[in-house]
Amino acid sequence: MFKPLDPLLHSELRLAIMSILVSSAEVDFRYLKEQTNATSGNLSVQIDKLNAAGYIEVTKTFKGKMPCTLCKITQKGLDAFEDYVKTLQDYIRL
Amino acid sequence: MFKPLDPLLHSELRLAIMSILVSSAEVDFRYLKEQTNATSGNLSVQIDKLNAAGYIEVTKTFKGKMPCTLCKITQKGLDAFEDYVKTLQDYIRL
DNA sequence: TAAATTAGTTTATTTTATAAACCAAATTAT
DNA sequence: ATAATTTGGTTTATAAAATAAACTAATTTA
Repeated sequence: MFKPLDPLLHSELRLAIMSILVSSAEVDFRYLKEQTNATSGNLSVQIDKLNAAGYIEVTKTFKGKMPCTLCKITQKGLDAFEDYVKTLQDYIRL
Repeated sequence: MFKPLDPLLHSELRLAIMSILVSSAEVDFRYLKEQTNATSGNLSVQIDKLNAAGYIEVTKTFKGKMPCTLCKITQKGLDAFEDYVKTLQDYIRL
């Protein structure tokens, strides 16, 4: 009945990050911070976890002289997100 | 964009419990344990939290000679669940 | 050139979930 | 009859997670 929910995605901030990434080609740290209202520390940690899991790809570049961390969802991340949503349906169907 | 998710509901086991309760008049501890595959300890703790929040009502009775803990969703719990689902939609809409 | 801002990372703290240990009564087996 | 097991839990301890606080390094602004 209730399949387990991917713990990597069942987290408010990581889910918000992934939600943004599924519908954007590539976004930077700053943008994610704005959109999620997360603290830099929290965002940094959660990005690392998603990256370590292979759900996103992180590229460190420079935008002018300022460092710029770019995030992009991977196919694995996309699949995981879709699975998570499907699984979640069983929990929230009224 | 991303409203906060009620932390009381954004928990795998508590969400499963609530999911069962929204579509049942009243269920007992045993049934919840079966359906969720949770350990007794975890279930007990999470039921307490939902009860403390006023999301469910817990009645301790006896079924024959054996103790029987009945759980029933409250109006407050129902509202919270619906709100949670609405909020979640913004996170998972592909 | 001193202060403040940007773009983060690292570490510490708090919170949460989960598991392990326990308890009392009931049932089953010897 | 009584010892072992099961049922239906609770309480306490541990593991994991989220979050916040502190810090770094470079940059821009006053």
